[in-house]
Amino acid sequence: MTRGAAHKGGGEKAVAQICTECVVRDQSLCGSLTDSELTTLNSIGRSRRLGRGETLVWAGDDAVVCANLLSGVLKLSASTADGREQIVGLLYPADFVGRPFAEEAEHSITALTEVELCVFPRKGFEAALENHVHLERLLLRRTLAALDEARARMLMLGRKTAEEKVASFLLDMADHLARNAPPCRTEFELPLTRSQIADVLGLTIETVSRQLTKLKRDGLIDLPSGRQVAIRNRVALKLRAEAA
Amino acid sequence: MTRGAAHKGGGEKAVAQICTECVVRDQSLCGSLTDSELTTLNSIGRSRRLGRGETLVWAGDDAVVCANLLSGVLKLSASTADGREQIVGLLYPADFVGRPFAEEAEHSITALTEVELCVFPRKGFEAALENHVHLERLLLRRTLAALDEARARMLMLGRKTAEEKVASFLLDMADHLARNAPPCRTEFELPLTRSQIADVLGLTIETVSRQLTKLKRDGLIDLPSGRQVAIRNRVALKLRAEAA
DNA sequence: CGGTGGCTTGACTGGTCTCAATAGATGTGG
DNA sequence: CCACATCTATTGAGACCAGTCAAGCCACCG
Repeated sequence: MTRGAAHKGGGEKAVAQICTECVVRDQSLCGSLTDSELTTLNSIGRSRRLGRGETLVWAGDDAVVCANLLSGVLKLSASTADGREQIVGLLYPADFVGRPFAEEAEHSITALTEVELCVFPRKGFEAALENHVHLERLLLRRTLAALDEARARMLMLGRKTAEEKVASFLLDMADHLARNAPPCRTEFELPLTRSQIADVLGLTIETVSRQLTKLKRDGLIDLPSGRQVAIRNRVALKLRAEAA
Repeated sequence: MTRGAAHKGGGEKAVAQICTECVVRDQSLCGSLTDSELTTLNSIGRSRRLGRGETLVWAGDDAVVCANLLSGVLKLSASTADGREQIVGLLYPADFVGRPFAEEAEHSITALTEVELCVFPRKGFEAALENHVHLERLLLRRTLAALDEARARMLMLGRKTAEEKVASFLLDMADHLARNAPPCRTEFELPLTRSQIADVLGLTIETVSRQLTKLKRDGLIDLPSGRQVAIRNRVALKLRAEAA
């Protein structure tokens, strides 16, 4: 590595030619870039790690960075003035992180697990967008998809019952985690605490807990230990998730 | 008008050079296009009207069109399998309508008032996006903004009480309608029925009605007649809307 | 007129929240 | 190893907010 060597305390290091060994390169924004485009990003990107619970951006702060998520799970959250929190999005490996063209961050971005990121200064990333049509095009596709997802979540928040919310949450989570795990895993470890699940679903921690034990009592899932979940009857679980 | 003349029953007509007299040209996507870009859109755009209650696109249908909204208000809605509905977005004049790059529509698009649109075939619009970087750039900005708004609405749906929901809805509505009306109007006509307001807020029609009469009883608003609303005490109303 | 659709209001139900106690899990230090 | 603190999760009892069901009002219209 020619310009390698970590030079900031916070676990940053030059990405350099590292893209070639990037785990999520094919699925991430970078996936279909030309060499010249990749070089641009390459030169401004830095790898960074966050521990569970660490926050990359606080809502209201200057939005300084964008990033690609390499591994781990991030939450995007908003809060009311009196402290009620709502998780407005979950980000998984290969997802794009951040909000180009906004001076101020609307949401906090926090690590739910150990996380690896490929971070770009926002201004630099915006410049790359301007200069590389292809990159902009890909980001537009992703943003449109994220918008669809956000709206699907609005239907869930506004119209689903607690049981439906918890059931669909489990199915969602299984899908996302299965993507990077051995195929067809129906057993996985939740990256969220009960309280965070509650913040995703617009419920309280107690209601989440009760719905989970109910699903377990009914034999649809198993809860071997705190964070472990095993889906026993996917079809029935889908039925309880209702909705489209 | 050289190629003017309506030629489809459904209220469509050639847009032709009409852009020059477009009411929302400055605020819409078209606002900062070059002449050449405008000409491209111009040649594929057609003006179209919808009556209150008419639906432009049904969820699940092929997504055939995109459009700019010239006047009126549209709702974007999603439904559960058993018919519960959630309005996931409201569109106002100058807003962009539709979902490029998706074969199938995720949401229904329905007119809440009389509506005028400048409609483009989706494929043609996508081609214009590919050929005109500038247009793509503007759409990206708008989509990012729409995503922020969707997420703000998630906080509302998941964490606000009925009173907070109704209060913030009224403030939102006042802002949007004031934009195109005489300055500082605190009195306006709701483009939505109670039942539609309920669908926006994730409530029932009865709860919306009760919250409205409560706000009236407390002197924060007035309800001269069904759809008319007058904000009497904006500050107090903002307090009830809580949240950030 | 009676019918229809939108809106309000009341009485009641019930799902979710609140408050509180208990049980596990994890880690620290003696 | 155990005692202890801390954090997370479960469970129960009761309260309350919002939903459900039902009746009635009003404006509009054939």
